[in-house]
Amino acid sequence: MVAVMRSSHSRPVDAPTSRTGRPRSAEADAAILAATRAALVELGWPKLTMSDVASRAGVAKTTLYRRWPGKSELVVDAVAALFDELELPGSDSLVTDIEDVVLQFAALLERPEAKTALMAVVAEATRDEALRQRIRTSIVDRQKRLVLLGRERAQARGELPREPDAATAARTADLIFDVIAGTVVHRALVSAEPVDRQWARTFTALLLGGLSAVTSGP
Amino acid sequence: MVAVMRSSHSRPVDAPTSRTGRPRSAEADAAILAATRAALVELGWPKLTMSDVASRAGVAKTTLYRRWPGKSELVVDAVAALFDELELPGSDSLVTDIEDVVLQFAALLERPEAKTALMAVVAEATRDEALRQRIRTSIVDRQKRLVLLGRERAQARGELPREPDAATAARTADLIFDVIAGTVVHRALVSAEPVDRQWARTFTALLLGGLSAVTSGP
Amino acid sequence: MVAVMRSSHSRPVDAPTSRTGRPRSAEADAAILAATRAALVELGWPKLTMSDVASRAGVAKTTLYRRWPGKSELVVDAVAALFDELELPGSDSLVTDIEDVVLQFAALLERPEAKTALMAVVAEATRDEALRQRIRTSIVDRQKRLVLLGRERAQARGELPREPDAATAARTADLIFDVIAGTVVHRALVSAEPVDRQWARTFTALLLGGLSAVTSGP
Amino acid sequence: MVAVMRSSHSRPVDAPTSRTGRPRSAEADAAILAATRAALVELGWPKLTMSDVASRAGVAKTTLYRRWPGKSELVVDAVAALFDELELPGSDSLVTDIEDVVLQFAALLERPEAKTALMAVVAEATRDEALRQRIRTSIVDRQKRLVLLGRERAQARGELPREPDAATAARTADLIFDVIAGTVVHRALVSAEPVDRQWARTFTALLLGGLSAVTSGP
DNA sequence: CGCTAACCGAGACGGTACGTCCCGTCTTTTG
DNA sequence: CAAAAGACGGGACGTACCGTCTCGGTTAGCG
Repeated sequence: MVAVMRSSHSRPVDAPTSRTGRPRSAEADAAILAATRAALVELGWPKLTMSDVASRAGVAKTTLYRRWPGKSELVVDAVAALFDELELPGSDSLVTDIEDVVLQFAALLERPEAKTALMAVVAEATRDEALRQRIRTSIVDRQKRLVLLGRERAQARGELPREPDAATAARTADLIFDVIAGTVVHRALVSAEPVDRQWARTFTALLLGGLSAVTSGP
Repeated sequence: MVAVMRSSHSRPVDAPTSRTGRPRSAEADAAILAATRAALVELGWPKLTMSDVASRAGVAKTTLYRRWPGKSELVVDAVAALFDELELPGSDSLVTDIEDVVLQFAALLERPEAKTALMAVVAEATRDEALRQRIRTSIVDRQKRLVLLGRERAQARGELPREPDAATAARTADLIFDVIAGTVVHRALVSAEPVDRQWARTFTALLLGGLSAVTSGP
Repeated sequence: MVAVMRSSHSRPVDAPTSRTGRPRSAEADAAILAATRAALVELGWPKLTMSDVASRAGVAKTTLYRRWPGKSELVVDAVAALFDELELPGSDSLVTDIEDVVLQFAALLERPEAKTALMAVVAEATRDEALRQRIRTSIVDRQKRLVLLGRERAQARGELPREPDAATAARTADLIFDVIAGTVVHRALVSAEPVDRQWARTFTALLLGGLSAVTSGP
Repeated sequence: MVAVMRSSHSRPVDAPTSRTGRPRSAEADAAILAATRAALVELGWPKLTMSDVASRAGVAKTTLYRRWPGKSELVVDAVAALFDELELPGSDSLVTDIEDVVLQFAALLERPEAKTALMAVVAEATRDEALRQRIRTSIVDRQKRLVLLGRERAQARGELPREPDAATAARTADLIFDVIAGTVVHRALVSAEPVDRQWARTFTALLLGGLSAVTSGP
């Protein structure tokens, strides 16, 4: 939430690295992340190697390790951008908003680089708190905006009641996020069943029905 | 749906192995699976090696490869047993049944061998249909029994209406399973927030509220 | 010279093994040796495996190990027969006899099963006295007959003088054998130059010239 | 005869390795060859393993494979140095020169690292032209200098006639080399009889007697 | 405008695990 | 009771990546 201690391995624009010496190439960063995504598509997470990424990016392996501690962190950064493509369609109904986001998310999970990378880094993160933190910061928390924005609009339209207090509001948003993200991932990657409009409609009905039961009172 | 052709790498009771030659040791199987679970606890998925499992089990590496194609399949079989420990408490209310199962599942996901292994094999499976199938057969589908049994009892108690037809019944059960499993996993492993009785209560309320909205409505 | 102590691993028709139980198949022996030679031709010594020989011979691996201690001994027996094909042509001149034997020997060393096996077992034998003994018994000493017979005939024709005593006769025969066998092997397998009639002629001249120098002088 | 194209697996002073990147450690080379010889003494060829050599040399297995294609080539290089210890004594008689070299060579063949390695690589080479070439380049051809030098000196002393032409000279030198090397190896390693001064004297007499017969007459 | 510090590519390094192959032994059923 | 079949413990193989370490050489900014 505040001043994270930055190691030399954090990426987003470190102001205060050293003032002297040759600066790191900015192009290299972009080339590396693009190479990582390309390698993910072709090879998938388990066969992706640092050497391969380096040679695709036209960069030495040392350059990779100077900037990221390892494969996991590199991949988190490489796929984080993909998730920012998700957006609330801005329809005039909460139902449509949710259905659309669900379908967008499912479409993203169809992309091989997202599918293979997402579960892999989550798996790595089960034993690595720093990585878990990085995933939350770079990917998960950024997408909560969709929940917050959707609720805001729905409340503005009167489709949803306002929350009594901020804590409840946050708790509810987290729950909704876990339900949506968790269910869609499970449907797509574990059950391996299609997430089509029909399914999205039913799931949205369940979610909103449950939501009104929860928010209306015990 | 019926008699699948079994390769030499399938485990559960192959009837028609060869009649001649020295038979495979049944003890070895048990020792290997136990060793795998122990290694998962100590080392976690990424540092677990086939050699290590072999030596823990007092078995040659070749014996492992004779029975499982690789690390992923071995681990699926090793952790599948853990999931069979889940059971419906047999309370007199659907709400309590769900809450209990959610808490049991969350407790299972606290165990390091389950946590590290489950996500890892799902990650591997994103590129390997055979592995995905194995996970569904050995783990996922077996736990659907909890959903089916819980619903059956609730319907017997009149807490839930009967489904109009078998297809709808199956579709709804799948949905509920995806919602419960997906949400709990996401809460526990991605959001990394506690799954306590309070959260379970709220989640159950949402689920049941949504369920009545789905089954009653059009 | 005779009565070699026979272990259970000696082949040539052991009469008095056990009197009871199923007798060892005599056909198996021939099949195994033939399979060994075939495998040597196709694979060469280093890639020849006991399992492969067994399956070629339609025999279980245990049968092999019941009869030979290991690969080296099996191969010695398998190639020994090849060397018995060498024979003195029975010409009317010592020069021709030697040239012919040299060419026959070189032709044998062209055959892949002989070439690859001979040097390999000699190599193994550098650290294994029992094997060295087996090679001498089965292969080397049997071919000394050619030297002895050739000399005998030459002496009968008056081309060579009689030896003054038996010890000298034996020593000279050994020397000649070492010179012929060693030189031809070195030419063929190390220098990898052709052993043709021209070379054989020169070599024979050298040998006979040297021989007269040795036997005539002090 | 001229500039052979060198692969990355050739050892002796590659001039034009790549100019960039970390250079290969020269110490490692020496350590590896020494370790190989030590391992040969202790274990003999068949039990010598690449892993063992690596750990003796304090080097990773990959470093071995980066420099030599396999065990055979490594051993050829490791023992080649031993053969360079042979030298012409510089006596004032051809007879003595030959006898001495024969005894030196036999003494070398007594050393376990030479004995076990030499035959083994020759055996491997029967199926591998590249290896055969390597043996000739690194070992065999280098020792022909002894024959050439010995003859040169003998001719200077008038003990031997000059050859009529270069081709004949080369052919004769090759023959002599095959006879000496082949005979001594056969005596020492196959017949397993001692190469003592007595035997060396007789053999030398035979060789020189034969030589004069060959060079004088047609 | 030349120092100098940090960057860069290349690639060798010590390690470790992989999955395969073969060894020689053992435990079955079949003849 | 031998033979076939084949699983067993063991161990070496050669390969692939890991993350680190030298190299020679480049590229800023500061002095």
